[in-house]
Amino acid sequence: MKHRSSYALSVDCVIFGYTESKLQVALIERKNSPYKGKWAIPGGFVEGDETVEEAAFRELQEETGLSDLYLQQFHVFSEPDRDPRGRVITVAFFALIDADQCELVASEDASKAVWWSIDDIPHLSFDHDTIYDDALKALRIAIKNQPLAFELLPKKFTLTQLQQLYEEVFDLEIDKRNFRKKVAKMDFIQETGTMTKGAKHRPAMLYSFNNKKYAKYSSEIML
Amino acid sequence: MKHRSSYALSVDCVIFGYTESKLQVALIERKNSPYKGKWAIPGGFVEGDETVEEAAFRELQEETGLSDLYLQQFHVFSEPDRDPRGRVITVAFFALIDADQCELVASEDASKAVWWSIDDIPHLSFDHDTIYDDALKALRIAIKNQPLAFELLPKKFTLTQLQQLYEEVFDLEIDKRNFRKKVAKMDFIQETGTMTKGAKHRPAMLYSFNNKKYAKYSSEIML
DNA sequence: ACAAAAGTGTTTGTTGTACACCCATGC
DNA sequence: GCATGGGTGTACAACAAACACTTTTGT
Repeated sequence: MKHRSSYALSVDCVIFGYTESKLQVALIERKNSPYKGKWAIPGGFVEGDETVEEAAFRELQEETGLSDLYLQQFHVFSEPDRDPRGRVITVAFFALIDADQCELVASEDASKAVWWSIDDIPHLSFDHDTIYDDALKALRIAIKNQPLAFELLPKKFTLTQLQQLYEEVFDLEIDKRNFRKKVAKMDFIQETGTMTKGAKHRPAMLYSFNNKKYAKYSSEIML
Repeated sequence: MKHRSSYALSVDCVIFGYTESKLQVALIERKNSPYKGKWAIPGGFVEGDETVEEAAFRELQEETGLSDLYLQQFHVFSEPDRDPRGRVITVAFFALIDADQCELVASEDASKAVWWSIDDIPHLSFDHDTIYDDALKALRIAIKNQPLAFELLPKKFTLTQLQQLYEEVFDLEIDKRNFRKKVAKMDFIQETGTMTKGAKHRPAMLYSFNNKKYAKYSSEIML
């Protein structure tokens, strides 16, 4: 290949988790300079022959211990001065997980890794404020076009959990009865027959998302 | 900076143009190997300190002569074997222009550059078949969420042109009266007072898109 | 018995869909 | 006068929005 510019490539992952009826984001506290001791989005460099998706999965496994999570790239950030160490182009991803099923682990370059409520995100290192804002916009668009809400919930969930997730992501209030009427028409969201136990109120029916029925349904409406 | 993998970075632009009531894509015939004489999406390498957006604009200006066009990145393709010359990571963009206002120019590495109807795209070089498919999907999602149709039309356009554009992009048929009823409610699409001339049928009112009114309107519905 | 969340229908307004004819122009 | 696309309204169905009370459980 001819003489040609080449670049360091990184991936940054905005990890959205859902727990206690709150949408949260995984942030790390940086162990090393630059921005030592400051908050940042977890990420790392692409290495060797891996794709950007493989690099992002690798980072996510280090961070969360999980291998089964939803990951979607949404933007490339390539401002020449975005990293004080030199020219680094980053591919930003967002990931979705049920935060209750994972413990965050501070990986190599982090002294802490914690869940942070989206109402209350601190100022972040590098251009990560922008990356986070764009991630939330991308999540909102994606969740309208694909059945991604279920990636944030346990496999069995109550309708109230599902409703509160939508309210949280889109920052609005939804009428319970109207919401349930709508869900009832979606036959890819189905009763499991089991119910919640031990709450200090009436037990709730647990539902699950049926991907096969959804695939059939969505291919029908597209044609 | 430590020893670390670095990569050649390119941009590929799926340029959508609209002319004669048809959505088209600009393709080049490659002048050099690999894929010499085959069709491909125009693109080029990112150089020096430019952002990927700047690189894409540079390529588009070489290709179309235009500087005022809409450009949006939509995906990074990073399979290690996607380019037989070596490891090249590419950031894919789609661009929107009124094809009647530009003449395609075959740039450096192309022997031809032509508009090609989207009904009839040939097999493309590299992984460009995939890039093109994803571009069309990204265009459909984007055009539902932003007022991008107007980027493909002349500044003054008839409602029939606007309607046919939607029909073309989404591959469906729309009822003329219902479409016009809907447009009438959008006060950011406004009559210009001038009409088409010289057609061998009744003249049509020309409309224009008012970005200021749209901004006001869209900020209201978001809140 | 009280607190806390689960569950359930009806009415009203808004939006979408289906559908057919006359009009202005060029040739 | 004929071919071509421009322009218009109404009736019905589907969907969205507003709204309050009873049920089941734990303490």
